[in-house]
Amino acid sequence: MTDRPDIARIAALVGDAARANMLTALVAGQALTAGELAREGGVTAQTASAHLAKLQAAGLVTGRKQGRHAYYALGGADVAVVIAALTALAARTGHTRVRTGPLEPALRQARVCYDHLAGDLGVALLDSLLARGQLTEDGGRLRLTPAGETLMAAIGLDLPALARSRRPLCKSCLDWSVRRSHLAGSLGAALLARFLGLGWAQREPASRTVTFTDKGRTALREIFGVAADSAT
Amino acid sequence: MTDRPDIARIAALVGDAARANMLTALVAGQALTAGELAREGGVTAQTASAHLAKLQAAGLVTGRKQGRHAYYALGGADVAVVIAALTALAARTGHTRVRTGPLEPALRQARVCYDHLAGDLGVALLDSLLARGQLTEDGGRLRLTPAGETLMAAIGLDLPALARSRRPLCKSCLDWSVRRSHLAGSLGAALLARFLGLGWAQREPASRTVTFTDKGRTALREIFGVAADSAT
DNA sequence: GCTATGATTCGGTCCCTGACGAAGTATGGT
DNA sequence: ACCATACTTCGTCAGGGACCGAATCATAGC
Repeated sequence: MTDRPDIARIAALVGDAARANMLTALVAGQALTAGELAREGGVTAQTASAHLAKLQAAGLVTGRKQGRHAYYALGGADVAVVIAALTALAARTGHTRVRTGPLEPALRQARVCYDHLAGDLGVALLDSLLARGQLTEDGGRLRLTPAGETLMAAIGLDLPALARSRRPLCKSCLDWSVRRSHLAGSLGAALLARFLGLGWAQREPASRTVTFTDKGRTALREIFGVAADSAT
Repeated sequence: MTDRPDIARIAALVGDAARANMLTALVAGQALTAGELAREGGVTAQTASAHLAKLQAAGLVTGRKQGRHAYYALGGADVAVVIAALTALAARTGHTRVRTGPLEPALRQARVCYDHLAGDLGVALLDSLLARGQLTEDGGRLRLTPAGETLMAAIGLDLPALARSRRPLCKSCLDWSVRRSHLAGSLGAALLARFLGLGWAQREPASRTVTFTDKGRTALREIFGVAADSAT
């Protein structure tokens, strides 16, 4: 429906083993002849010729004829960028076995749910806020008590700014792993942002996992009364 | 020959139109349900399920089931890098009928890209950081200057904590609407989180649109020298 | 001219993969 | 307990693309 750049067409070109081998051989920058590229790709000269014609038509390689040789080179630096990015991704997914998320303990303990903290820690945090009377459940709706407001202000949250948001301040969000609620809403988002900003926690680059630092663990325990190291 | 990273296998996965559309839809960072992805890919639910199973097996996406919905998200930042590189290449080689037009103007101005700020504002922010010497481009790689470090510390970012992350601090990310770079990396993510935490901006609940408050606009103008209200 | 070598074109075969229909499974709502 | 919704699995079909054998074209050297 949308006229987006046709990345599938290009990716499909790279998605053939013979062509991919040719392209990786060309990343070095040196122009190679059709015969050499056929050897690199592990195919006969005829099929290599067909492959190179397609690559050239798509602009991935440039060809020039010199004598009875046909030299091919990469079509540009951006092609090399694509190959490099693919190589990096292949290396990561190839070496670290595919571990589907839901059972990974770190992910289960603390992760990002949209923009707030979820997982065992998120559930424990909401529990503690309720148990200490900093948050109350008011007819199925969460509300911050005066005690909770001072607590949030103490750790540097600008509550008036959050209250101005059209988004509800407190919301409970059901956790998919624990089947219990954790804190969402603008307050939940601000809390996670604050945790990250204070260096108490950091997001893992590849996943939604949130790992807490030692400083963060002690802070959670002392300020919120949440034990961050216990499993389950 | 098989000892090398198998880039062809991954590229072949991206090389299908339906899968490519799904992946580009996921680059925004928000997890989508299998049904939504089926619509994005222009295929029925069954085929989409098969596609998603393959993508998950390869580590390109991660899936989690919540209730009767199956949410899928991008498998990692490196996947987004591959898609971005392919998009840029497709744009250059002219294999595109790119229309930046029909985007919602608010979405075009500021939106979330993975976990950092994109759109016109994101591009303007990176431009300003570079122009003011707070960020330098060091051989294609972005680096924070001492002036930039004091600036970031001034608005409350914990740079040592960010530096401890395995994720690169500064990275440029190609904007798919504007076709220019904005700031990514852990610094880009921290900046967006800080903007949200300070009440300078807020995420729209349903989309990836980011709306800046009046306070945020003046702050952007005074601190970063970015005019937040001008269109282009 | 002739020949050897490299590159391309043509024709045909075969396998792989994506597509959907239909049925099965799981969850939520009433 | 019932039905609706969302997703997945199974079976099958059709299209596309990669592959090679053989022939053709182009160039360099004699």
